[in-house]
Amino acid sequence: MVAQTKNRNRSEGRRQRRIERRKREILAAAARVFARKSYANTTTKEIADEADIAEGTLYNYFGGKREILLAIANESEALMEQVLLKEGRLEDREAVVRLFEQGLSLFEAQLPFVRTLFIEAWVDDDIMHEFTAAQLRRVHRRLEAYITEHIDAGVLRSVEPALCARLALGMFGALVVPALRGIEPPPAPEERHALAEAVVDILLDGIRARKA
Amino acid sequence: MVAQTKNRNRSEGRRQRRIERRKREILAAAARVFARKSYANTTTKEIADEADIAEGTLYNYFGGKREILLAIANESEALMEQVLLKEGRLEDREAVVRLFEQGLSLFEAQLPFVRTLFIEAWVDDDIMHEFTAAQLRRVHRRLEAYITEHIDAGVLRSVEPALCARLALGMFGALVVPALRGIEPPPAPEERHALAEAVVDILLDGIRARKA
Amino acid sequence: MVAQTKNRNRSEGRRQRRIERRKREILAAAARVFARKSYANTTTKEIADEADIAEGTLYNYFGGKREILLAIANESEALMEQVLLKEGRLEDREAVVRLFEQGLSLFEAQLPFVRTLFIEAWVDDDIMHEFTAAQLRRVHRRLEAYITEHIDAGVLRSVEPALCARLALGMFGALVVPALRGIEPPPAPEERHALAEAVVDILLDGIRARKA
Amino acid sequence: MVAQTKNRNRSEGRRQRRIERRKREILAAAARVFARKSYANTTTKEIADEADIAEGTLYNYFGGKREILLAIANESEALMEQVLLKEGRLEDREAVVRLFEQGLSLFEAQLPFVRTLFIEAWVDDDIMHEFTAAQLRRVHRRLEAYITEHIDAGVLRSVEPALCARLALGMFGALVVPALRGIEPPPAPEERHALAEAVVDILLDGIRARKA
DNA sequence: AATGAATGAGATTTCATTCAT
DNA sequence: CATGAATGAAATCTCATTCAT
Repeated sequence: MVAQTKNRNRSEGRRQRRIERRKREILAAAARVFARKSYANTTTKEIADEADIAEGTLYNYFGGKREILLAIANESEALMEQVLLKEGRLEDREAVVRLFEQGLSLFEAQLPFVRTLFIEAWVDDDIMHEFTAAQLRRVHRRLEAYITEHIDAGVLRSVEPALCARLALGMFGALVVPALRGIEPPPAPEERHALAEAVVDILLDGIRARKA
Repeated sequence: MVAQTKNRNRSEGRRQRRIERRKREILAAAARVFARKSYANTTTKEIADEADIAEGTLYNYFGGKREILLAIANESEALMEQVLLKEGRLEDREAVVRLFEQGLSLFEAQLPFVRTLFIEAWVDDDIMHEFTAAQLRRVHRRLEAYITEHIDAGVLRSVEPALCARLALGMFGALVVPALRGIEPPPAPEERHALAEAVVDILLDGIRARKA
Repeated sequence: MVAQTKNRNRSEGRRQRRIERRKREILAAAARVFARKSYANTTTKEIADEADIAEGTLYNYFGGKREILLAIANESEALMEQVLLKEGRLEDREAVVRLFEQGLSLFEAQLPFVRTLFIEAWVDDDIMHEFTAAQLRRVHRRLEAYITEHIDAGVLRSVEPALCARLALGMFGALVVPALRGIEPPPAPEERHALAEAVVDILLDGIRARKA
Repeated sequence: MVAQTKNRNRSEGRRQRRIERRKREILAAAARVFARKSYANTTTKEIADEADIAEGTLYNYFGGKREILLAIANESEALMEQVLLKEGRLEDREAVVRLFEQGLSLFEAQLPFVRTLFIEAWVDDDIMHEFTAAQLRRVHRRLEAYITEHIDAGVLRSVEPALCARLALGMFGALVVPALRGIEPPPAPEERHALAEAVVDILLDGIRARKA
């Protein structure tokens, strides 16, 4: 009996892992297609073809097309989570640079997922409010906190922190949007650090020449 | 005979104008719906209802749903055109501020058109390449020219002009995206100038405090 | 203006009537197919073919397959209503005979509708509770009232009125079920009166008090 | 060799019995689900779950969903058979009462089987003609014979035997249909005898000849 | 021109059956 | 034998477009 139970548990575990693996395969395939054609313009047939399974098989793993989209959104959220956790509170300039850099690297690594999330956020209120907006707010809040603290410390001049945080996000957006849209390759890994440095430089110091 | 021809011409002109007017009504109605629900999620019935005409009537003015979208894209392009023509080459800081300001005012005045254009640009390659990207490139080129000139003149420090132009666009985007997405009202007219000033300030001088 | 409004009203009325007529055609067609094959075994394609229209056209008139079924149920209910209204309270033996007879004639005239209703009542709880059961209860109540009154008057012997009413319904069922099921033609019009008489005879003589 | 054959036979018998037992379990499970949801609205998954086996296992015991239904019909037929055999020819009033009573008890004992058979008989011509109609005809014939004989003997007045038999079946139906439909519990065992007596009383007194 | 009913291609989803493990 | 994932045929429903009035 003990042995049987063990076997059962073991094979049950294997089964769970197989199902999880398959779900991830389908999600990745769906994200690739959604990233190319958007959710609304993608058929379940196309998802199935990309995942190299029959159309009906999708429904053994997900309740429907929309559920696949939401699973992708959850996945993306989890990925962003990691970036934010890694950096914690923004202590100094280098931390801001690292946040930028890791953001860039996340976008490259998970392009289809992130791209799907952003495309749909334009159109789908659930995605926007439950996922994208929440993520953006979290980054925004950290940037704002950083700016406020450093104004108080006299390191930064007296600007509106909320506006600055928003502009910083806009600058980051400027770097990734063309890649998200698929009209430019994402910044190469070896460029990422220099890029992040340059952006933070401009944010902090502007582009005006200094008098000697 | 001459009189008849004149009459013919006159009524012919009236007819043309009536058709033009009607087309514009339909476009405006369609843009409102597309801005709310995106092209793919909008039915021709909804467009017809918003324009207060029958579904079939749409096809007397446009070849089909897609053609309506392309006409909206053309319209948006013409609107942006005006902004760019008004400002011409960017001579000095004030010109940049005015460009920002007029951009903000265009976005507010033509929200449904611009919003439609941006939503679809994420998904529709024709829209992206023929319209949105072209517009962005034109603004980008002017900003880049401005920066290059002022670096050469020693007014700006030696930064990468293309990157800066892109970041400037990103900052502008940061201001309008929430309104485009419909989660924030667009900046109020009386705020626009101060906002443009603040952004150009930060772009030029950064946010770091200066030593006395 | 007045003339236009009148025209509008007139053509609007025509339109409404055309829509009503078409809805009824579709309902009749659907009832015929449902009566043959049951709701669950009937495809929307089959309904459309029977009504000689395209599949999509169904959806211009009804929200979906289920809505068609419910419309049939409503229709049947209205038909039964008429029978019950015509007879009112059961005063005497002849009234009971007439109720039976009119019931038989309704079943023949509206066979597909009634048959659909009865078939689905076996399986569909909404149909059962909202329509069929309600109708049956109404007939049951009248029969019960009749029996109770006549027991009190000493004309019938002291039986359980609820049981008798139920048995009366069962006897009626015995007459129509084979026709409902489609394995026998419904009783011919000229037989109906004699049949009703015979059944009421058996029922009443069975429960009538005997002379000492 | 002989021993082996014997062993073979013995284990072969065990195997056969195991298969038979399993088949019956599956049939009972299927009948329960069919009785709740009807054949067409039941999935093979639901049958398998109710029988606590995997979906594929069904196909080791039955050729398919339809074959399960037909097996249930056969089973029901066999059950009715027993009732009819037990009573044999209807000799007297008590025999009729016993037939009613045993019918009621069969319906209660085998509700899912009988209910499935009756639901499907409305819709499925095979079931109707091969099973249900055949059973009903057999009961009908016995009742008719009983009536004819007793008319000839002067015990019953001169009614149409076929009609009376049909009405008797209808009265029986009135007692069991609500339970078959699942909207009333079946008559309690201790009520069954009184119920059968009451019904036969009403039936017989109705058609019994009067003393002059 | 304007109308809106009719159309049918195509999308999503369900589920009986098969088959590799 | 038992399992349950994979399959794909078939069902329901949507909607851009056409066309008779």
